[in-house]
Amino acid sequence: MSSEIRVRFAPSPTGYLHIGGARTALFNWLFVRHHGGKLVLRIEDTDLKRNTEEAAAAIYEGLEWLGLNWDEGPHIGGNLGPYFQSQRTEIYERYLKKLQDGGHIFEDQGALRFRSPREHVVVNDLVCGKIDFDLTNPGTHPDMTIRRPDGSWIFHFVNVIDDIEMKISHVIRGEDHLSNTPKHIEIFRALGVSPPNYAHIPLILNRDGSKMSKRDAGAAVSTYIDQGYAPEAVRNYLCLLGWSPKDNREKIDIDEVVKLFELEKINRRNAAFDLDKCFWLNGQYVAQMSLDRFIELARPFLERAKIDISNDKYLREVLAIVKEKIKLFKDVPEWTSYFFTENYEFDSEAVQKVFDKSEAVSRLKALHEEFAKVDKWDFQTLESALKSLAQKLGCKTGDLVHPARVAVSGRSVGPSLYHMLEVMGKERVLKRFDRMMAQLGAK
RNA sequence: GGCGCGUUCGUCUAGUGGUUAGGACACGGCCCUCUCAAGGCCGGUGCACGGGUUCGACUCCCGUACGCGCUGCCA
Repeated sequence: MSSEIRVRFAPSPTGYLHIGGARTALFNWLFVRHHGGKLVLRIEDTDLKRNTEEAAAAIYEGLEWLGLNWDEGPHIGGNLGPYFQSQRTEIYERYLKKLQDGGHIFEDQGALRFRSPREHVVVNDLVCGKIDFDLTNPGTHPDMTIRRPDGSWIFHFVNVIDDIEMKISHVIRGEDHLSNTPKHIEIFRALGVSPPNYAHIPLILNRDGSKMSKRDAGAAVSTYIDQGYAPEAVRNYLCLLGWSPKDNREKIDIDEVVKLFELEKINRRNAAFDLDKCFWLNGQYVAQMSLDRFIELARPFLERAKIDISNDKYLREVLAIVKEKIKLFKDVPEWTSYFFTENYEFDSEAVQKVFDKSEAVSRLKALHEEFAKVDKWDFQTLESALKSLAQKLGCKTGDLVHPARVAVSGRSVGPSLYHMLEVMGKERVLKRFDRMMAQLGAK
């Protein structure tokens, strides 16, 4: 038997990728990238016969988004396929025959059961340590069913057979399988195969300690994709659930995690998913990522919002000044739309608040005259022009900034005014000032 | 009920017999400031409980409580 390290992520195609499943996949991925070896993706679709491909698509999408590439499985192929359990019936038949020949199987009302040897089974888990399970009492540990009367297979059996056939060396899975493990080991032994190494990782729960189900906020990886999280941030956050670099680092490069990752250092305690912290970490990533990466992640959201971003240079300039304000990429259109159209909306509350002061319009007018004289249209010049005008008028800087901001963007919040003005350009800015004044005068 | 796993701030964690129990998120206050953020500074909150072992326990052992998991012809 080869000593190659082979692990697998074996999700059931439920139509979405659970955050806990993603973390399991991540730990498998980290383990195999750390040691060198192969990650197999296997779809466990024994029970759900309907549209597996469609339901599995969400899993592929989630894994790919997180950058968790697999070495064998759907889309990739491999020598030990097929990688869908629904297509492996002959293999299961063959192993069933072996067990039957060995006298390990009996029939019960049409279903087939595996006869337990009734012994103690010691699981030597890489995370949880040595655990002794007493399976001698049939009352508490009944013989497990491995095939239903209709011929369909039960998880425990096919899972083991596939791990044998796919030469899996380490089974890294959720702790919910820990109590199943001695039963699995019984099948390995009945087949004369030595069981793989096991590592049961703690579960991810809600903040209140309850189990995370599909409907809970943040349970599905797709929500992070839709909301515009940076995949590297979510992946980083997931690394920190049950594992730690032990040096107080929170933001840590994935290459570094690969280098440091060891199963033995994983916690045994279930972790609560803290969406606030995930959000914060995402903010760290967004703030520190390159402008190119930022544009790459922002682009699909802008396109979806049908914002005209055909001018590449302008897009780049706009995103450069907005970048520091963005937490989630889904917010990019909201923060930038007025840069790209003269048809931007005016927040009536902002207009009312800012232009409530009778001097506001005249100040805007004075600022217009001042800016019209500016030749060197950059943020430094604009800032000093505005500030010296404020001094001349005897008002606060903000008394000029706020009207200008509303005029030029329609709202009271946004990036640094001077940078906005620089990016928009003199002509556009003065035109917007004009329109604002006209609008207010007409009313 | 039985079996298994777990228990350090609200949350994620560092800690492996002697620490003022450290960091991060969240929270409160202050500073900065053209808005919103960001950033900086300060602050409070924690070793589930009870027994041991030991000169000394967050750290080791036992028990209790609580949580989670398994106990399916779900995966």
